[in-house]
Amino acid sequence: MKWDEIGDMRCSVARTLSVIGDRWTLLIVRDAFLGVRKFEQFQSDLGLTRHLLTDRLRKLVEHGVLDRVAYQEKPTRYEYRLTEKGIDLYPILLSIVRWGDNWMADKDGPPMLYVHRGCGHVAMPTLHCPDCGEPVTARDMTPQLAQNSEATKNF
Amino acid sequence: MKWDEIGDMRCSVARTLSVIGDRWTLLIVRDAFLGVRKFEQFQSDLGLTRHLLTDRLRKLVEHGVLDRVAYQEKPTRYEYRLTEKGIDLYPILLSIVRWGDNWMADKDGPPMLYVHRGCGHVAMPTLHCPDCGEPVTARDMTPQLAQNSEATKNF
DNA sequence: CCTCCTAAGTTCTGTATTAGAACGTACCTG
DNA sequence: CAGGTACGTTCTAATACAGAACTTAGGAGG
Repeated sequence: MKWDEIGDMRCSVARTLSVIGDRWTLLIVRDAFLGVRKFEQFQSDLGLTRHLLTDRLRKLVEHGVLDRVAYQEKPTRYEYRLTEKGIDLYPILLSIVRWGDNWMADKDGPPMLYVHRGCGHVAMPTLHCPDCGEPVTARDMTPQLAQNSEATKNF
Repeated sequence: MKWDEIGDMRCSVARTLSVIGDRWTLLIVRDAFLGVRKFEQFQSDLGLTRHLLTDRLRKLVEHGVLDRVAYQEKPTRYEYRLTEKGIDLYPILLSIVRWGDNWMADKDGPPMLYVHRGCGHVAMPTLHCPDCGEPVTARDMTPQLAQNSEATKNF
């Protein structure tokens, strides 16, 4: 199976990965959340090739994760901003940060802390059941086929 | 910058992506959560080349995400099981599912539902602040440099 | 004891993707 | 008009991937 076919699988993991599942895309999105908007900023911060950055930004715009908006005329220059669809990637990014903090940190500990503006605490958000509010792990959840699914290769 | 150097960045996103950030790895992990353990099962389910599967499984074992355990002798055959480190990838996977369900679903809706065994509800877990219990989005969180960080390229 | 079968890889060949560096374009500043 | 800035595009060589065939070590049936 080729990579550009995985988005056709009936699986929300595969479909999401068809948008953000390559080497650089999530790092570009991370930078976008940190306020990076311009081509040169992405390029110098991430150190990926300009060709690849052009391609990845184009695909993110095509998928509706970023908006390409002109911020000046003569010459027309564009910057890239997260859309609502892009902003909704935050839980993925934060889950990735949490795992990296837990399992990949060096002796200096995590590089960034996160403050919940609502209550003022420094805390890393975790998954909770929206109904009962309890925190959940893999062992608390049972996947089950939706009505319209017949195969077992979904997620 | 080459791909195999991104794990050296002082950034939990980059470090996590150095483990799970390629095309196939998260799909392998997804299958592992659904109970797939054997080489042939992964291969026929995902349709990736055997060479690549060999390589990805080896890397996941090296990173401590999967365990390679013999399940029979003569001939010795191995299967792959999630470790605790691997099981802790669940929030990432579920956040990816949630985004895919929200933004990439077709007319039939999401392929899988998730039951919280604690309360019995069908519900997709979301990020909450562990201190106050409130659900959080990107707009509720402020990132801030940890004490030991000096650059602004972390996350 | 020969053939087919299973499971878990390994090898081979051609194609696709990526890295690194140079180049292009449209404008602005001194 | 030389140099600088922002946003790309083009080029070549190296690396990774897809698809298919082959290997190894045994088991089952005839």
